[in-house]
Formats: sequence, structure tokens, C-alpha cells
Amino acid sequence: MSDKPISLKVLAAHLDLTVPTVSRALNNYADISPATRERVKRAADELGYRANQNARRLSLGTSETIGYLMPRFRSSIAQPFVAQLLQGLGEALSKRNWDLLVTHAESSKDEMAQIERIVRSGRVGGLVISRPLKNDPRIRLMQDLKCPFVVHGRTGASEGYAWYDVDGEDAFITAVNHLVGLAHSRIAFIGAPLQYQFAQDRLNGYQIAINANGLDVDPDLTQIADFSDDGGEIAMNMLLDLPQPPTAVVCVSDTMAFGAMAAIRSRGLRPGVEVSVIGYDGLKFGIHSNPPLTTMAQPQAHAGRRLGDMLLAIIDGDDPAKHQELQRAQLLRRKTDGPFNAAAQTTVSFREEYT
Amino acid sequence: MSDKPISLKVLAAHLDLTVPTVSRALNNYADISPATRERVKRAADELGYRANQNARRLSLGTSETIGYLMPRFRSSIAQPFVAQLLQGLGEALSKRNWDLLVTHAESSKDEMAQIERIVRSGRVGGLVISRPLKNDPRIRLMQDLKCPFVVHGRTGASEGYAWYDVDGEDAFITAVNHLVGLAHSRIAFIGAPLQYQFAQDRLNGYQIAINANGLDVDPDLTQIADFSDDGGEIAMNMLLDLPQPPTAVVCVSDTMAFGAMAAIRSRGLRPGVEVSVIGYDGLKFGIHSNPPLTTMAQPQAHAGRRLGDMLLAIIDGDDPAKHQELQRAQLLRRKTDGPFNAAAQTTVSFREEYT
DNA sequence: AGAAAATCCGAAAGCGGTTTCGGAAAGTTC
DNA sequence: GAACTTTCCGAAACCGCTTTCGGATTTTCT
Repeated sequence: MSDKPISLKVLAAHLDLTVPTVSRALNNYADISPATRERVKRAADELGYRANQNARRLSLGTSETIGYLMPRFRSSIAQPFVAQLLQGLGEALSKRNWDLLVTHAESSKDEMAQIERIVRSGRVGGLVISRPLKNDPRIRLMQDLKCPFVVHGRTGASEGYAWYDVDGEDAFITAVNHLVGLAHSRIAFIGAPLQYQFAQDRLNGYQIAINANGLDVDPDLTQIADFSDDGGEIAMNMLLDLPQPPTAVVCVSDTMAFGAMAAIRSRGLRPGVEVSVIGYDGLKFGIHSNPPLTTMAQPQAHAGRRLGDMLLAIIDGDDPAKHQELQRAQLLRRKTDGPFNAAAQTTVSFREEYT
Repeated sequence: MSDKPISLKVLAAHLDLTVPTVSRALNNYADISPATRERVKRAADELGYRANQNARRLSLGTSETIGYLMPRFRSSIAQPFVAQLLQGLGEALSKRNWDLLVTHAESSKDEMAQIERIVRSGRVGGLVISRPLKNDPRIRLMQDLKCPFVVHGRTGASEGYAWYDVDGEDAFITAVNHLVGLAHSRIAFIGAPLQYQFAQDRLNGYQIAINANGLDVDPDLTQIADFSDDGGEIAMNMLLDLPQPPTAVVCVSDTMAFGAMAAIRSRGLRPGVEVSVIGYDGLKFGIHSNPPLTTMAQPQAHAGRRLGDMLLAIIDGDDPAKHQELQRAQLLRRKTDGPFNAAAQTTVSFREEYT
């Protein structure tokens, strides 16, 4: 191993050729004789030559890099997916030797400035945006900048750009129907702030299924809280304080469901017995919760890979509108979905008097 | 917002100045009059000028980028920290507008090639390496390449390079002492493959504390398994199958502890009653396990930030050996550490006969 | 007022690659 | 053996920005 990275110039001098000739030899140009091409290549990896990427990309006029904006988060429990997503993106990019640039921002305003900077300065040739808001300014910005991008999730108006999403509406219809099948009729919803489109989608699914089954549409049964386990706990406590508490609850995420279960247990009730709980995400960890959490599992494994492939295709000129992929979540039954029974309800009433 | 990013050239033409003059004006050179400097800057952000980074860095001869090698992993539950670490790194870098490049590799061999490529091609000015092996070839490689780096964790011989680590030996001494204080005497260890230095450190701490307290050094009480919840479960089952099973166990990670608890529960025993369990990591999620997991919590929040600051300092010329930071983990008592009692042991024996 | 010192900007070269173009040497055709 | 192709490489220009250097213009000093 050497000290300074060796440049094309020294490689050329070493071979007694000119710089452009060596460059073309390494890039398999047809106007270089096979003999010298081989000679050049051999020398190149004997000396451990690596083209300087800043120079190369400047010349090529491309960054060969895509950017990933890390979702902002407070709760440290909230981001189990980024590692997996980054790995998938990396796999997609590595086929072409593209790089992955990861940035984060403190505030939404910072984030806008960040985006504007990294695309205008030519640092990235495309961006993946995650967890979009209902009406996300980042998408407008990217369109104005004419920079390719894909979205992990969707906004309210999802036409005209590329995205990969899991159908939250469908998932919550499935979840509610499942609970109805277990004879529940007072089914609550614990949600996240509706500025996030995914929160709205899942609420929509909940409402659709409630109506379709002809159940109560009691607005008190819909609780919106902070997107964290603490938020879930607070929301569940609100629900349990209702004159007529629900016998089942669907939660917008597993993390919130864990909080909800804590609230349930703290009142001497048993998740899956007195109160059924269904989460969303399919976190592996749910196996270890108390009791193991029934959840709508999303096929998370390939998201990164798919998003990377889509973005690359768009950068190559594909129409973004052609790349929209909607996956379905599947009910993963563990131990928190139980049948409605009147005896359990007695327990609830008893608890209320007792408190 | 415009179409093509505007270059220094068009900005200069717009101002009726030459390119170098505009460049120096923007970079606050003293030989540019304050008047024109202001004029230039105003025009620059009116037109939304952003220096092309490839060009800038080529000229400057620096990449202004550091790389992060994602740890390879199979189990999707195993990486709760990367998001937090990346965020911390990002914060450290953003003060100087450096970029963060994230790469991953399939195999160790690929990883070595990756490293060699990204540093020789001038893509990164430094690297952060995580979860090192006892004798990690990546460190030798980085030293040979004369490229600045910091390690998240330590290797066996930890002199001469920069690292940030949490003292696993100390943590396991604390954990074992705590259990001894609860009158346990048969204390087991569930570990990960010893090729990882952190696994060795934690085992060392366990052994030191066992000896210091004059307890059994039964080799059967040390179980090494896959670094996952399943691994923890398998290991715990081995321990419970022993003629004389342990009454307490320390686990090398929370994730493995969750698996261990599953094994304990599956035999009708109660973690924290018949068998005490102490994990390591301090995952927030442990609040929701069954029962809530007592653990050695590591101060994870600032790791990324510190690693970033250290690496930047080294790139600036600091001696790497000066930057070695050892943090301590703290016992976080939840519900799985209980006192030894003979009655519980009776239960265990009973269970054995019963099976 | 003339010389010396400051002030301010343009010219030129360079960072390390890539691509276009032209021409010498070699090979082909009659 | 002359004319025509083909093969193969060097010369030159460029990507967009930075830095050194020199010189014209203005200011300051006596």
C-alpha cells in the first residue's frame, strides 16, 4: 500500500503513454489496441490505481450519488427501519457503484434548505424522501428543482411522482374486520398526528371498516396522540376512562400499541382478553411483548431495494409516474387479539366501580 | 427555481466580473473590496448559486466526506442503534458542511475491497468503523492506507488508534455484583461469538466478578450463541437443562435477554422470580418486555456525535491515540432482577422431575 | 506634484479526470 | 508502388472551482 493515491498522470508516465490514452484504455474504448489495453489494466491494478471520484464526476457531470433524508425523530424507539432501508438502498446502488449520502435536519425549515443545497450543489442525482406529510413541501421543492426522487410512503395527492408504500387503509380494514369477526363491536383507533399521510390512510381504513360493519362511530373512540409508546399509553388511558370503554383497539404502530398495552395492564386488565389490541408494522420485537402483539406486518424487507431500483430507473429517464408500488400488510396473529366476551366486560365494569 | 444549476461562470458574466474574482469574493478574500463583495454575494443568493461540490472538492483536494460502514447483520432486530448513530454523526459533520457516506458490504472480503476503493478513490477523508473484531483487519487496512478513522468499540489491542466504547467488562462486573448482592450464587452468562471484542470484554467482566466473589466457575454456565433473540433462547434452554440450573443469568445484549426470557417463560418459570435476568444495552423497548427487562444501559445518545467530533479532529491533525473515550454503563433496574430464594429453587427442581 | 504604498481585480495555471478530433503508422487494395 | 483504409495514439479542450501572481488604478506621504 502506498502513500498518496496515484493519479492517471503518474500511471501514464509509468507506462510511457499519455493521460487520455490510459483513460480510454481503462474505459474500454475501441480505439485502443487490445495489447496496450491489457498492459494498462495490469499496471493499473499493480499500482492500485483508483480514479479520483471528484475529478471523474466533475468531468462526467454526474454525482453518481443519491441522498437519503433521515426522518426526524424524538423517541429513540421510533426508528427500527432505517438500518434495513439503508441496507436495501445500498444493495440497489452498489450494482452501479453509486454512493449513498445520508443527511438529517433539525427542523422542517432546515430540511428544505438542506435539500436545496445538496441538489443545487450537484452532490446528489436523486433523493429518497420518507414518511411524507399529507401535503409535503419537499415534493414540490424536488419537482421545482427538477431533481429525480422517490417517496417512501405517499402524500394526499399521489399522482405524478414515484413512490413505494404499504396500503394502510387496506391494512386497517383487515384489522377491524378481524376484530369484528371476533364479535367486537366497540373498536377504538389510536392514531398519530394527521399531518402524516400514513396516519390519515390508516384512520380512513378504520372508519371505512367501522361503517361497513355498521358499528358505532363514536368519535371518542378515535384518539390521536404523539407517535410514540408514551403517546399510545396516554391515548389508551383516555379510552379506558370512557363511560363505555372499547373492547378492542387498533393502533397505528406497534410502538404505540406497546404503550397501549402498558395502560391496559396497569389497570389490571389483560390485552387480548379484556381488551384486544392490534398493532401495525410487524416489528420482530412484538414477539417479546407482554403478551406477544398481534399486528399488521408490512413487507419491510425489500423497501430499500425497491426504492433504490426505482430511483435509478427514473434517473435513467423513466417516467416517475410509472413507478408506483403498493404493497399489502398481512395480519400476524400473536396473542393480543381475542374474542369478545361478556364476562370480560363484567371485569371492566367491576374495575370501574373499584377504582 | 431554475433549471440548470448556475455556475460561477454565468454568475461572473452576470456581474461583469471574472470567475476568480467572484470566487474570492464569495470566499471572503481580503483583496476584494467590500463593495463588490457584497454585490457578488447578493447576486449569488438572488440567483441561487451553489458551488458545485465535485469541482470545489477536486480543486481543494479534499472530499469533505466521511464514511460509515454499516455493520452487517442477519437478524432484523439487531440494529436499533444505527439511526441514532447516524443522526449523531450527521450533527457533528453538519457544523462544517461535511457529508456522510454510508456503505454496506455483503462479506468481510467485500468490505475490505469497499474500504480500499472508497479511500483510494478519494471519496472519503475518514471512516468510522463499528463493532470491531478482536483482531480486526479493517484497522490494519486503514492504517496502511494512512486514512483517518475512529472505531465504535475496541479491538483486543486498543493502543494507537481512536475509539469510543462503553466498558463492557465494568458493566458485567456491576451486573454480577448486583446479582450476588441479591444472594445469587449460580450465575450464568449468555454471550455472543468471541470473535467480537465486545463479546470477549463482557465475558471477561463476568469471569472477573465470579472469581472475585468466590463463586462457581462451572464452565457449563457460560453459553455462547448466535447474537440474536433466537440465540438467547437456545442458550437459555441449555442452561435450564443443566442438572443444576442457574438462578440468574447475565446476557450480552437485551435482544439475547429477550430470547432467554422466552425460554424461561416457556418452562413455566418467571423471569425475576425463579430466574433473574440482566441484559445489556438499555433498549427503550425493554420497558415493554415480559416482564420489563433489567439491563445495563449504555449512554448511547452521544456516541455518534462524539465519534464524529473525534474523527474531524484527527483529520485536522490530532494524534489519534489521544482520542480514546470509555463510557460506563449503568444498571437500570426494572423487573427481572429478583432475590434468590430457596422456594424458587424448589420450583425448578419440581419442574425437572415433572418434565 | 511626484514618488511610494495600498487597493483591487484580471490573467494564468492547476486539481484529475473525460471526450472529441486529427494525424502518423500500418495494413489493404488495385 | 501509389492510393486508400484502417488502426491506434497524442494534442487540445473542457468540467467548475481555487489559488498564486502581477499589474493597473487609486490613495497616501513628503
